[in-house]
Amino acid sequence: MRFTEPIIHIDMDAFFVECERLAHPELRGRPVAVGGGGNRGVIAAASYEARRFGVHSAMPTVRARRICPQLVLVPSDHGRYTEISREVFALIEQEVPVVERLSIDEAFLDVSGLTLLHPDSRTVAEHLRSRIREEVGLPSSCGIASNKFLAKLASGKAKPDGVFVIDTDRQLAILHSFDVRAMWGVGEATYAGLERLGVQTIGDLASVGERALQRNFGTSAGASLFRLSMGIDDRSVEPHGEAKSVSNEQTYEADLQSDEEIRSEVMRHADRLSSRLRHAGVEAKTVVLKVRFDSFETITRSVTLASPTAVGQDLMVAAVQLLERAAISGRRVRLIGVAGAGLIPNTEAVHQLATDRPATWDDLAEAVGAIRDRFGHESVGPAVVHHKKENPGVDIDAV
DNA sequence: TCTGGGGTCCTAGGACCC
DNA sequence: TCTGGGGTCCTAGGACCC
Repeated sequence: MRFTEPIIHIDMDAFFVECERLAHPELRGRPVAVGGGGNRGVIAAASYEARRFGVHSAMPTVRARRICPQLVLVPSDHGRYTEISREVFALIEQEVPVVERLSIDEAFLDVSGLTLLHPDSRTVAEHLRSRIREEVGLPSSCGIASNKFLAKLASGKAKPDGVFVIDTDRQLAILHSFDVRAMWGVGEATYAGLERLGVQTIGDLASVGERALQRNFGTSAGASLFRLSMGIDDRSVEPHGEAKSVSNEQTYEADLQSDEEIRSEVMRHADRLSSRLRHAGVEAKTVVLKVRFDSFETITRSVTLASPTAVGQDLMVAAVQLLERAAISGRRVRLIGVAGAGLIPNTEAVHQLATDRPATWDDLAEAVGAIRDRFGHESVGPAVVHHKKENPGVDIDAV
């Protein structure tokens, strides 16, 4: 037996807002938004009460306040949301073996292995939703379909606090009725192009045809748009690997102008990057400097180092050299960012595993424990991934 | 309405090597 | 002296997502 719709997309409703309501129940029922204040802040999440006024994420806070004067604005507490997210995912992973995290508050689930435990995917989704509500205290929604693309589309329809199933035998008709802007991957630029072709619904998109889409959006993107418009998506649900980059950036309340100030901000960001890299147990091979000017023009300059590092001094030297290379003297700067990319596991942590070469599960558990003690929990993942490549024989996931 | 901060993925040109 | 094609890495920018 096999579920006809084995993919679930689960998405927390107004996640940041609901996290705040856990700690502050008096916020329930009111128009609430989490986001940055000041004159350059934007909304990160809006409650459904606030959305009724037109408030939505990415909207400048100044504007949100204007269209909704009674809006309660709460500053973002990302650390807290990350903790709650861990609780939610721990619960999901107790129930479902194949989970692909998409972000702090959503995931794809492949429930095709659960046919002996549940009659259908809807039952799995309802079970998860009620556990999350009862044990964590948060509302969530689920979209269910035959593939990832359709499941994600369905969860948008399910919100808030609901389930929406796209039945496989009617999926093309349902899909073709959706607005093309609901498609994952269709943003502002693509939509502008589609509008020129007279495309409003996904049905319109399909009728444009593959050739014309490829002419307008490139061979690869065009082909992909067409396949999705036909409901075809064969991507599997893949549990994620390690992060590929870490970045720190900041938009300033007022533009920076002096070379001195800009340089010192670049160094501060490089230093913060260093601490985040070390905490994650990784080193960066590439350092990226990002500068946004008052015109909103954004440039990046990057350099690949001779050897990867997480040392603050090294990162600062590299970032300041990039700043000099960018030659931005005299321009007004609204944002500065420093990122590390090409991440590899901390060599010390890896060295420990590689030299220990644990042959049994007990040895391995001991080595992992030692790394956790020395480098913190986050170091274990990268080190284990590396070790896996070196020692394919050991079933490390069982530890 | 002037547009955050954290990410991922794609493209395209050039360097370099075989 | 001129010239091929493929593969990989690096850099810069851009689209997109939450």
